[in-house]
Amino acid sequence: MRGTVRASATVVFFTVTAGYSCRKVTGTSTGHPSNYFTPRAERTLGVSVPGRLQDVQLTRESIVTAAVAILDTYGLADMTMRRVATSLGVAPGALYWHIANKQQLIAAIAEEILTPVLAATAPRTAPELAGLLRESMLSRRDGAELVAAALSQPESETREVVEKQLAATLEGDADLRRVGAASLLHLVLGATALEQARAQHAADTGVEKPRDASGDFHRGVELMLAGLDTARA
Amino acid sequence: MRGTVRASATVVFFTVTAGYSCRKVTGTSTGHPSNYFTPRAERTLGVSVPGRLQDVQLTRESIVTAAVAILDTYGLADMTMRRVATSLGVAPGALYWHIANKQQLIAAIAEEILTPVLAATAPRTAPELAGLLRESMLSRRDGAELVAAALSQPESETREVVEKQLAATLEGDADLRRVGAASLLHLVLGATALEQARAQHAADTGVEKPRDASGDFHRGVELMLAGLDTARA
DNA sequence: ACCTGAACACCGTTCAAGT
DNA sequence: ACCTGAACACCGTTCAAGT
Repeated sequence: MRGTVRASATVVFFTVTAGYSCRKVTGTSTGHPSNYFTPRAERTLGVSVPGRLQDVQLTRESIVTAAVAILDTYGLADMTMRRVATSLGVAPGALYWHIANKQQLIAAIAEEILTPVLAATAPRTAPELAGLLRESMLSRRDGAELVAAALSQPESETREVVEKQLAATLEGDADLRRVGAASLLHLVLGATALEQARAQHAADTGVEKPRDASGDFHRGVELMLAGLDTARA
Repeated sequence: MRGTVRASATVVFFTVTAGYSCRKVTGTSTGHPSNYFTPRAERTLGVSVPGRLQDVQLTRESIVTAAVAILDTYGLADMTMRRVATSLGVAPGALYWHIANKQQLIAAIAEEILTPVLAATAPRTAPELAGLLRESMLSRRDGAELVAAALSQPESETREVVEKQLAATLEGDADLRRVGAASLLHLVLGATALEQARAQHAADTGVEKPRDASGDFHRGVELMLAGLDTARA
């Protein structure tokens, strides 16, 4: 079979309805009706399935990239280890050679989402940093929920870095900056999570009036900052 | 079979290890080794299984009560529809006669958790109300995560009530009170969720230094309130 | 009206065995 | 070293059929 079979891909369309329930509609493009390849055969033969990486060595990085693609396309509920594996053309168990578990994958994705914030070029004022945090999360489907889940993991390195960045934008003694940074992070996480849930619900149902969340967000941040100012005086 | 069989319960112990993996160790208490009753038979016969409600009509209320019990004992990850059904001695499908889906169950539990806050006797100052919100969530295992998930549902009535209560404790014009209440809620939700995750991780691993989260929490709330004060001036 | 039985379409994770 | 196949122990939800 090796090297002789030539491509005739079976394309699978996913139609996500709501939450967990999702129906699969399988359609065969052309030719031989049932033409199966094992994941490994697909990769080594280079059978072209859209959105599937070929021939590349499975790495932690490629897993994260594939997971982010699924996140954006289908949402967090459908970002399953099995789906990620399928999109990479490997068996589910293969992922576990590169990452310990799903929690770790979520942590890695959160880091990916927050790279603009974690970069050296991140802004140096609190409102700008808070805004960038929010925008990074909003830039991906269910980004706020995912980042909140990741930073809730008590050993989250990313949370520590973000809090340190926030603290660096503040004035006052170390203790006040620490409490201020934590409070700002909590505010940003909570506000953005609720905002994104509302926005996605509005996009799904159609009939909603999406009040300007950006304005309210920045006003909330400014209130916190004003409080910090009075605490310093 | 009805009314003639007499009790000899098969007790099932659940040993939760971590996250999803949980092993069941089944032990027969006495007598006939394999003595099965259908859930309905167990209820009508009154076979005594610890923690299982007997003979009571299945209602939305009894479902919520059972779910809260499982939440406290095993945590949110193990609070499954199937587990709730089993604890009530009914088939999983029976729950769906009384509640539409799991999201609605979570919303109902959040309401239950927040009753002290939603009651008429709820405190009338912002710091007290924020403190009560936090304590209500901390009073149940994974309470903050569950309430955050419930209040993130865009149609959450409970969130509206809570925001209204918070707004009523504030001074200034309606718009400022609205933004202030939302910001306070976001802060409380974010802060308590991270605090509880840390606390439970510390309880699980043992070797952790749990800094005084209560103090930091109230300082964060006070910062927000101070900002609100300056915005009014 | 209320519930069971059984199914449908999935999950995360593990691990002996292959290459 | 890296991956497959197959299993283990589950999920949420639906729905014809029973009482």
